[in-house]
Amino acid sequence: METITTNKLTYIKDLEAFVGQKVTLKGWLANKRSGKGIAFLILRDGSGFCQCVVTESDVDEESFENAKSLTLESAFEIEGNVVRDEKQMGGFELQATKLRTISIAEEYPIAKKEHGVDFLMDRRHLWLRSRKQWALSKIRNTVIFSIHQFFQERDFVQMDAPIFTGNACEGTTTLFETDFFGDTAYLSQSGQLYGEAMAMAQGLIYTFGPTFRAEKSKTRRHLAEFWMIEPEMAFYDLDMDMDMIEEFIKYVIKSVLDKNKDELEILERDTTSLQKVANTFPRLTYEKAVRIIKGEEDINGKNSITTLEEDLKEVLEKIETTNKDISERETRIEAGGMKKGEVNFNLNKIGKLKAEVKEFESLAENIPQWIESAKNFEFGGDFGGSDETVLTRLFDTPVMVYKWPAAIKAFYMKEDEEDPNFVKGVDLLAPEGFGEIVGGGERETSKELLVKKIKEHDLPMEAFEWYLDLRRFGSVPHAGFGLGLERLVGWICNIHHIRETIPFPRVMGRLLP
RNA sequence: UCCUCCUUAGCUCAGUUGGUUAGAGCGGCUGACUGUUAAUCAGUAGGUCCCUGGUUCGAGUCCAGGAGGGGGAGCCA
Repeated sequence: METITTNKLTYIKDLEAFVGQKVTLKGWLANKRSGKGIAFLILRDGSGFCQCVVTESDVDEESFENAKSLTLESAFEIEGNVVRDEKQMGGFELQATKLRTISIAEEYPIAKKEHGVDFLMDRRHLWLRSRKQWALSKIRNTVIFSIHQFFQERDFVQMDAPIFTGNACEGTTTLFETDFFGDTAYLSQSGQLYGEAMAMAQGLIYTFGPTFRAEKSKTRRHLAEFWMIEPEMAFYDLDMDMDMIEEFIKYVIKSVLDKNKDELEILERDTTSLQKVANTFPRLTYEKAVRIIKGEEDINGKNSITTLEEDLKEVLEKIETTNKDISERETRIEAGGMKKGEVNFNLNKIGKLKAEVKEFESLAENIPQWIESAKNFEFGGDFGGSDETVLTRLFDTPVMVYKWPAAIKAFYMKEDEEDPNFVKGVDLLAPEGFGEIVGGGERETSKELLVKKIKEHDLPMEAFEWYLDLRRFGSVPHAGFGLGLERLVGWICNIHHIRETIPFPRVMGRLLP
């Protein structure tokens, strides 16, 4: 097959520099519309999307035949002139002069239509090509890059914790078991303890690696395999740790706002809430947070319980108006006299509205339960998903909750000087119902206290001898935290299902693709 | 492990108190159309109603059991 000879490949993202010039693009057909003597091809090349116009009178016969025969996701190369067109996403269009087919795709399973999640997850390897998934991947990349940038600018050393570990280190969660030359090894649930060892060598370190949890969780915020970033800082206390968390989150969000305007637009992300991250994050003690959740204390003039009750009323109203809208459209279709296109439009709209009603209805069912659970929250317990929502609903920035009951936190958290029932841990809760994205705190420095807590938690002492060495040899105050990459990306992109934030999610029942 | 919802065409779904030959839109294919933005318009093909058993003159619809999936609880990033 004849190809277009070219010395240099141009990418869609760079088209601005080529306005008025002839370029060659290579990519895949994302969508096609055609009329007599004209075809509109939406080309995607990985760097972006671009409409290419192939007009019969402007190209050779073979090129036009090629354009007509392209199926969805066929690969081709196209030569043409770059023109500015404000109507296009990205602002440019290619007016083709030549088109050569690279490969013709079989019938593509992902249609220009809504699909169910299971169908899409079975075809995740193809779904990644779709516009939203493409935008998500670009933003995930920005997040990863700016995380490295943030720590590298501050002279942190990236060091890696092992993935195979010999003990179920924190003893709290279910881990994946695997055979390690005859010994039982577990897949790491956290690089935390190793991070501390590395911080005692380098001062400031961070790990960036995969983490595994074997809990049989089937919720939209859990993965069995996810990526975690865990900085650890020698000579840092809890306050310095919280300062670092806040500065870090602000930095990453700003990078995305600066670099990914188009991608956020594709995702229809309202960025005003992201911009509010520039404000100071409230820092609440666990005790105060509990009072707020239970509605015993107002915050910013808002009460948790009455706010939820208002939310419920609003949701019920939305259900009513949406249902009314649906029946009005149905009546108009039944009345007849409507053009077919208009009927289709209304049928599709009705489908969407019905899905919305279902969402609202499950909310309407959940909110009363949230209210009950918030009212009856028992001091000393951990926050459930709904409690986090109830609390963060009252703020428009992420919220830090610190000074947690010792009983519900890991053994290595530093005991509070004022009250040994509490530890100097901190959680960062993202707004808009995204929940906990960071967990961290100051670490216990006293060897004696650690020994006591390891016993209390019923953990095997011999597995922690090396860890206790860190207290035997030059113990210093230190702190750190763990950030869940996928949860952060989910919040930034306003994607409520975490499985879309990682290329190939591993959740219960999903090993392929 | 528990609670809850779902399974009908390639996809998204409708299918009334159980009743003849199971429907729509999208996608596919054929054709029309010179600027489309999920293009539009006409035509056309496409079904193991998740599986097993039961009730019934008759089951996509009712009952029992099973399988698969969604959402949530617990646990957490």
